Amino acid sequence: MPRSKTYSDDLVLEKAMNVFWVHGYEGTSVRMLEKEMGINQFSIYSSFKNKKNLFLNALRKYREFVITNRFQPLLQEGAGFAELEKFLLNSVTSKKGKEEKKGCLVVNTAGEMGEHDPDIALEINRYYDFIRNMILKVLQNALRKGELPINTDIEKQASFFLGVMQGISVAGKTMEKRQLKDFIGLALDQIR
Amino acid sequence: MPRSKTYSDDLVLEKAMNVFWVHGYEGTSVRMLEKEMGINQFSIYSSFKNKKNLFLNALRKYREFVITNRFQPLLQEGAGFAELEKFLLNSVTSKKGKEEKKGCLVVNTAGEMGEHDPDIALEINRYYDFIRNMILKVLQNALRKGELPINTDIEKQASFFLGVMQGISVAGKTMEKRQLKDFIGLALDQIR
DNA sequence: TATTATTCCAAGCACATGCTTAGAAATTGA
DNA sequence: TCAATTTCTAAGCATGTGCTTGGAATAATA
Repeated sequence: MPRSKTYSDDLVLEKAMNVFWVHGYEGTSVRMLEKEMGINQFSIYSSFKNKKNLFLNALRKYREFVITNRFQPLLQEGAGFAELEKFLLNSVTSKKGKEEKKGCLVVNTAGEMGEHDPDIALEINRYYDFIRNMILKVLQNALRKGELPINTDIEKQASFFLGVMQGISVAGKTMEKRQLKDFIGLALDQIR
Repeated sequence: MPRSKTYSDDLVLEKAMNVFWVHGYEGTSVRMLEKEMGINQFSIYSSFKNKKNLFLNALRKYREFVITNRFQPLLQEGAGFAELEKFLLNSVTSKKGKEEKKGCLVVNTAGEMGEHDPDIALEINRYYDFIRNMILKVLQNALRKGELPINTDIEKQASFFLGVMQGISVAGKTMEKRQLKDFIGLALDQIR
């Protein structure tokens, strides 16, 4: 009997994610959201409860988004050092010209909301736990394949890799391309 | 003839800096500022023009603050690798217990304001230019002292060091202490 | 001590914020 | 076709925002 929705929750959520990505949490108003999502405030609130909850959903969506768009090669069966290398180098080449330097939504959020909000802090931790596990698996593969010294401490290297990733998220905004490349190059030398 | 100020511009600016440091630019209201600075809105606007200009001054103040409080050892005459090492390790040990993980104001700002505001982007660049120059000098010293391989590319190493610093600013919020230490340890190995 | 320049205070301005609500529009199943 | 149930629209609510203003309080000068 009921009337059916004219929009997809998942689709408008992705649009919301992009707004938050560009403007941050506080910098994004509900008016901006309703414009970009293409639905009314009422619909936003009935679908996502409130602004913060919408943002939490956007953060989860971002994790999915990043996994399918950037981490895919690292999740393949035989992924090893070559894939790690490509992944880091992609961080610099994917910054094509006019596209805005949005950086990483999670890093931006960690900076903006810090530890102020426990729900968001939790989501940030989930994000990095996931990435860390993925890195660990790839490093294990690389070790097995003999691409790394036998006595390599995988856990330490994972921390290093993660730290470098986070550094790149900031450096992508503040460094010139040449310097960013050098940073990544030396980081890769360290792992190998 | 005129009545004299009852507050010091420099002193209230430092207080403003701390508020921005904790809550970010958008997250800080003028009402919060007048409370923490201990002066009226009128005085804020007559001394600093407007909120954004106050923030720009706070960013500059932050640079001074960081230089005198954290970079001091690196600016000394004979500073070499040992000082670089201590500096990075300080980033983790200075995170004492209850003190909030505020991270780096400049990194937080880069995340929040990104490239949206050109004036602020300029100030961010100034900050990192300063740090990069300082790192370069110390690396040069270290090279001269024979603490680094003779063929070391100082410029590349400076980019690496800066990238690691930025990584630490994020990792300090998202990693456990042990992992952060490992990250720094391997980064230092790379430089040496 | 009277004058004068300036600081301070409180109130208020116009607008933006997150969120709610009442009623019209619409689409499903009977 | 009609009733039921949900979605959509637009207006509005209380509060917060950055910023301004008019007048009282103040202190240095003459």
